[in-house]
Amino acid sequence: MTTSSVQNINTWLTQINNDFKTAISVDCVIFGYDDDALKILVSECDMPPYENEYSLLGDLVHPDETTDEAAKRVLIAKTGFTDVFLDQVQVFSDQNRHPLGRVITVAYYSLIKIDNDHLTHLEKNANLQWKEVNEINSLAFDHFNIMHTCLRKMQKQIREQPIGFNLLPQKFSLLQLQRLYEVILNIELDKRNFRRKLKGLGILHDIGEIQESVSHRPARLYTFDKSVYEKKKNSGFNFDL
Amino acid sequence: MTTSSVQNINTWLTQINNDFKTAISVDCVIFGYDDDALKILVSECDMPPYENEYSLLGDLVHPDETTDEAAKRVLIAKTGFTDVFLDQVQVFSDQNRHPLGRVITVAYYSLIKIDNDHLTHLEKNANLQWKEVNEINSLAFDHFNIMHTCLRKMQKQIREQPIGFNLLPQKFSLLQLQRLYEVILNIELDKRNFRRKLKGLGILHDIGEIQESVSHRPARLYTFDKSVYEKKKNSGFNFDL
DNA sequence: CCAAAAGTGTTATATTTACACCCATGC
DNA sequence: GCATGGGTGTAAATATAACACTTTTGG
Repeated sequence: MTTSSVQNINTWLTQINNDFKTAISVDCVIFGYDDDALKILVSECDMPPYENEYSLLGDLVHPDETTDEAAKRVLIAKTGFTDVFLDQVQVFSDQNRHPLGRVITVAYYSLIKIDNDHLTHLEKNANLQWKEVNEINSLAFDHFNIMHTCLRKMQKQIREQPIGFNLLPQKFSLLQLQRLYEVILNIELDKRNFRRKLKGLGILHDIGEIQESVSHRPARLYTFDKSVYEKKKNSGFNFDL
Repeated sequence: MTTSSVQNINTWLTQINNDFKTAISVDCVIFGYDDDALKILVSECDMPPYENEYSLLGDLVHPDETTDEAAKRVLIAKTGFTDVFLDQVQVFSDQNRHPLGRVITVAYYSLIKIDNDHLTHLEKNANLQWKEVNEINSLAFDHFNIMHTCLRKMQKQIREQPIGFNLLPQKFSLLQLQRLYEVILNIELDKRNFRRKLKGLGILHDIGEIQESVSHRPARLYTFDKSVYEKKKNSGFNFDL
């Protein structure tokens, strides 16, 4: 906001009261990964004319919170998780994007682990569902567009930052990690090259455990070593897949 | 916005009218490049308590425009340029970021060529000035923070997309281009390697002209060939400096 | 013993880096 | 003739890409 568009403070305040019947919301594209598929958490929509569609999870931004805080609040309320990866993506402000009036929304994406605790929690919110991204053809409002914008940003970021681990169990095998990248980026990776590269980064910790009760040779399990990553990052190291 | 946070349509409308005395603005970090320095266009601020500071260029978002349109409008109004590179960066929504009330702002950065036509235009807006980014220690509101966020994003993008040309004259020498990257990224580049790489991309067009009235061997002049770039991009080519 | 995934090295190719000298122009 | 930037090539090091077989477990 510059002063040059404003004659004086009073004009300015009047302008706010007259012009702005605009609401601000946040919408979250919550990505999860399960069964070798990328999914998002959606809600049944009951607002006309979108009664048969699903929508993203969102809410109005409260007067006492930032948009980041609002997005975090939505995430905690819907998933029960307090420590989630959240990234602000873009504002969507088409005048007619919402049937009830002007609602400018700030889109976020987040990455969470789908596990049984979540399923239990979600059962309480009967209208929430995980949907495979690939199987979604439309969503309420402009949410399909928002989803794709967030998906593209996530696909870019997952190659530049070690955020993919947020989608996996804490302990994971190298093949699990490889499949994650293959599914999300829709590419094929060479097993040996992938392993050499990831191990070479030095941010994976071999915890000395192996898979249990799998009907094949059990894989070693790793964790993402965040503290090593932070240290390396500060010394000019770049994660780059 | 999801329906799950809303009881019914009427509640929702009430909520908007009651809760939202929030204004939405856009703020533009307008980058220019001149005299081997990166500059931004700022305005003298006359709003207390920031009377002695400079501020970014911005305005309230009008009811009939998107935030992108508002940012474009600000740019045209202030610089006179209609065809400018504009990129949405991030929302800033701290409750106390603006002294007059809650103003949520969407930050944009843009890249423009500083030339004499501009200087003329700017003289009409006597309170506008180009300031070297490196010499700015503070700005009104949270604009210093916004500037740095936009600068970081621009530094990242200029390596990934051929947008640096927006800051140069249409015809430029390879050394001009190299200096641009060196100044913006605060790095040193090897002349021979830089030339090989840029020429190898195939997006520079040698127009067969050379510099005039320079007191050294005149350099060949190039233009950025946008149509070739678009063609290559669609075939999976990535600009990457 | 079969199915299924784990795990492992080498070679060829492409990319990146480092580096030093002569050239053309204006003054 | 001198100051200033323009312009050029090669070799070494590094990173990437392609590729196939043996191992371990459960059933």
